[in-house]
Amino acid sequence: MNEVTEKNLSRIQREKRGKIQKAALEVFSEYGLRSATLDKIATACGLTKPNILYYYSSKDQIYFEVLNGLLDEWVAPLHEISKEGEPIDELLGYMKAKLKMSKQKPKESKLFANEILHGAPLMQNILATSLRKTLDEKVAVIDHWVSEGKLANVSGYHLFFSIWAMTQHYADFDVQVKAILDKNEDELFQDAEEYLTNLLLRMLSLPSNQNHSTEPR
Amino acid sequence: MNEVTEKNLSRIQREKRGKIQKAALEVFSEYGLRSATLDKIATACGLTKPNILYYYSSKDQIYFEVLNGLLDEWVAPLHEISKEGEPIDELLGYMKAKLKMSKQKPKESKLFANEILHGAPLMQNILATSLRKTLDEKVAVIDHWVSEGKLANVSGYHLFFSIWAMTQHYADFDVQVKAILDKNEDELFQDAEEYLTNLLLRMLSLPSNQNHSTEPR
DNA sequence: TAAATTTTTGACCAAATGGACAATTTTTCT
DNA sequence: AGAAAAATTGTCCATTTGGTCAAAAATTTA
Repeated sequence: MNEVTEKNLSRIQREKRGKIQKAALEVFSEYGLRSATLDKIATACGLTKPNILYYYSSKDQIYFEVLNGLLDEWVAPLHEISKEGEPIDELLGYMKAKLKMSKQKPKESKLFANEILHGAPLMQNILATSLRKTLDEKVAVIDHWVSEGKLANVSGYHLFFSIWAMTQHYADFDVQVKAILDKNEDELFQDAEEYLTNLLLRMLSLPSNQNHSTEPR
Repeated sequence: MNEVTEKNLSRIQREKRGKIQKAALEVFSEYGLRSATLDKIATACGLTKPNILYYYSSKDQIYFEVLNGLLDEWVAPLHEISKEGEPIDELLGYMKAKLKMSKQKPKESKLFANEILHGAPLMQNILATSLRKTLDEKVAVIDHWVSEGKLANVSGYHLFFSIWAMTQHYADFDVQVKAILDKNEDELFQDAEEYLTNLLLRMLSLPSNQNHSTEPR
């Protein structure tokens, strides 16, 4: 019975914390840390303000938990890049994974964008250690590919910057994109993927070498 | 003497309003509209809070003025793209102008980024009319170049999105960039320009046509 | 079922903040 | 110089908001 009790309690806790985090993501991504209010989060998840503070000790802590809870998921696609794979396919796959996240998780994207835009007070440390380390490794892989003649000579760091920038643009600045293009979201992301695929192919292919495994146009 | 009087009064007004706007840009770009306080702006420009409200009727109005005051300057490089110029040079020039703005006006870049990131409540209208119209025209120019065989076949809209994204990335997400790269700003932007020049050259050049007027590597 | 524990909430508080305003100081005009 | 206009400021206020707390309600345990 102890198990069941614990389970029930845990379930309630997990349910409520989950609700709160989900609502917090909505509110924080729309307003940013400071402009978001506990009342907005409370309304969004159907709990009262003191009840939220029963589960989390402060607004800042909720923000921190949400951000941290998403971090691993956010960096995950980077780990998928395999030294053993075909270089251009690996990098195209990475771009597509990031673009997919922009389409399916725009709130998360905006949350991170806002955090970094304002100096990343909670993440600077992680950026300079964990992310940097991972990226260094992947850039080393790219350098290796370049030295092996499997990839055009590009700066790995700037390549990643540009992939991040271009894919996240469709989520973070969606208002601007949609103010300019009338397409629906499916069309938009379809076009973006085509465009970015073409861009990377041209950027990464060796001048005299077009043996990459993508469908012809 | 009336002229002189008017001039003096105007000068004071202009000086103070200038000071306020400059300070407001700093504070708003760092904190965003909501998190910025009049006290912070007051401290930043050495005036008292009521004195600021003597020149501007509200915090929102200061924000609006700053944003609007920068708009024309921000879109200006787009107008420089000339139908008569050499296509690739024109577009490389545009990229370089935008990158230069990221280097020299990161605060302005962040201000716009933050505004758009949060739904562009004050600019949506302008985006959907003025900016859209200008961009439509420039995309028409690109389409024209493409149809004339002077440029590789690319989507003009997505080309502009990617130029915006990649150049502004170095300003808006500078914290992240600097957490990953140790280079000083001059080096960083020098490398970025090289990388982006190469990217655009590969992206825009026709397969069998490399007669663009850039120095060889 | 009754005690113990957990969860929920209404009422409240203190700090922060945008803004008002009358009084004072400074500048301009005649 | 003296009046008029413009600029500046100290003081004050109302609202918002993060957070507290004790009491009540619900749930679990024995």
